Amino acid sequence: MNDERNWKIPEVAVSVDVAILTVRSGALHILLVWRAIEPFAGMRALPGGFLSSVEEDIDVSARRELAEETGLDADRFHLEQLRTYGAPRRDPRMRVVTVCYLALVPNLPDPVAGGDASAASWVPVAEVLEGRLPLAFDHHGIVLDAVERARSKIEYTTLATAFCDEEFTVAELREVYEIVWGEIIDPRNFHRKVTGAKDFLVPTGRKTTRNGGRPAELYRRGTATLLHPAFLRGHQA
Amino acid sequence: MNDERNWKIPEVAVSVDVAILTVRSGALHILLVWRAIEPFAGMRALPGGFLSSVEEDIDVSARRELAEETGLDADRFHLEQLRTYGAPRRDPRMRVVTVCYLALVPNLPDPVAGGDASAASWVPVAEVLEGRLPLAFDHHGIVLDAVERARSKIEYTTLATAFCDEEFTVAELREVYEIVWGEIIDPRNFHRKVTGAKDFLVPTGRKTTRNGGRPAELYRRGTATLLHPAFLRGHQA
DNA sequence: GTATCTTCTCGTCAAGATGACGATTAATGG
DNA sequence: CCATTAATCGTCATCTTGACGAGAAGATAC
Repeated sequence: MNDERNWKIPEVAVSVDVAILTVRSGALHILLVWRAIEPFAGMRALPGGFLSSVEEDIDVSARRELAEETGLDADRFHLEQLRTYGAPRRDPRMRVVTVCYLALVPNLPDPVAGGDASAASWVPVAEVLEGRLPLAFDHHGIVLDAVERARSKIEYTTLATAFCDEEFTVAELREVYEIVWGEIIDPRNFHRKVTGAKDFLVPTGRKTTRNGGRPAELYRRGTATLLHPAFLRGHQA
Repeated sequence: MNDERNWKIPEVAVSVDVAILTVRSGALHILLVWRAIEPFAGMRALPGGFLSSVEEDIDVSARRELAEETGLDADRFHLEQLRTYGAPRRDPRMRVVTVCYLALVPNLPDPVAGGDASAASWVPVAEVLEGRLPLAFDHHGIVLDAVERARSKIEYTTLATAFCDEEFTVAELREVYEIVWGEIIDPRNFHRKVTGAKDFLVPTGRKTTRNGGRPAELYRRGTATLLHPAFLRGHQA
């Protein structure tokens, strides 16, 4: 209720942060930057920044941030809005409302050099989740939300393939699920499930032995985006 | 990349809008206000407004908006963040980033008189979805998102009860599903499913005949928030 | 070359969930 | 008292799941 006489529309700073998740070295990782300046200088934080201009679209801003940090053509990567965080004192300098995004990317060639002044590196999310690595601002809570979103999203969508390369085996996809969920999955039931799901996987006809053992069929993503029926993790009781 | 010399952090207006959904008269309804002022004066829009001050928390702002519009103690109602909309020209006056929330409320006593200058009223969402009722700004798309969120959310959570009164029958809950999904559901299978789901419904021991026929057991919400297993609508193929 | 190890893939079986639908129960209105 | 209505219970075939056996097809060791 803006009934005061000389009330003016409050203007605040809007930033965009991106939680970029990947699977590498057998663990879920997140891309974090080192903060070069105050506040929280020297601490790690999510990559992000203020809108570059008052004209910039927030989705464009997020995509730009993702491209800068991965150093790659970010159009191929999955990017979705996660949530907006706007508690009054989350930034000590001024009121900042931050729109956060979640990106799921495959194991990229190398830990990329930060496009920004400060360096970026992949960090196992366990470091953050278990509180061993404090983050700037309210980024700790954001990472929690991001990981939980990723965990639940691969239950009912085909997004787990976003963590895989172009071509992958059923076992590699299963490893993604195991790592993201932190659960072991029966290889035979998993194989039956994913190969049975319509339009989830497209066989290439080629095989690979890169994981040892009997040669495995190589697949690429199908056109399906939703999994029917869903693939539920061990009950969240 | 803010490498310009005299670059300043852009500040923009932040607003909070709320899509308040309810089930009444056999249809899903949304609370809309009439805009009294330009832009879009005379058109209908989602209730909402700018942050009341540069200090106000966005969640608090949404809760306040909900309370004003429903005229009731809004603490009992389900309120969750939906998404943030920040396209550059979504408001012709200036750059406005709006954080939208979704509220699910029971059939309230009466179409409430708007707390604000303009009047509020319940409108069948079909009017909006089918394009018969144009809305201000990008609110049409927001309503689409809100309805889809509600539809999918009652699949795997117990939130359908948020549309019911304190005490309700299985048939009343089934009607909620039927109306929100726009599908008819077998009463016998539905009954088996919801009464079998652990901690979903708590029997009160009392019965009612308000829907005619054989007296139905009255239930209230249980403590469960997630439905296991989920209750899926007819395949979204 | 053969044994062994590894991993992939196919199969089986019991338990649980689902969808279709018959039948009974307990109210109400003539 | 009978027809109507809606709530509840039960049955059955089908599908999905989880647990696990077993064979297939490669690499490696000897």
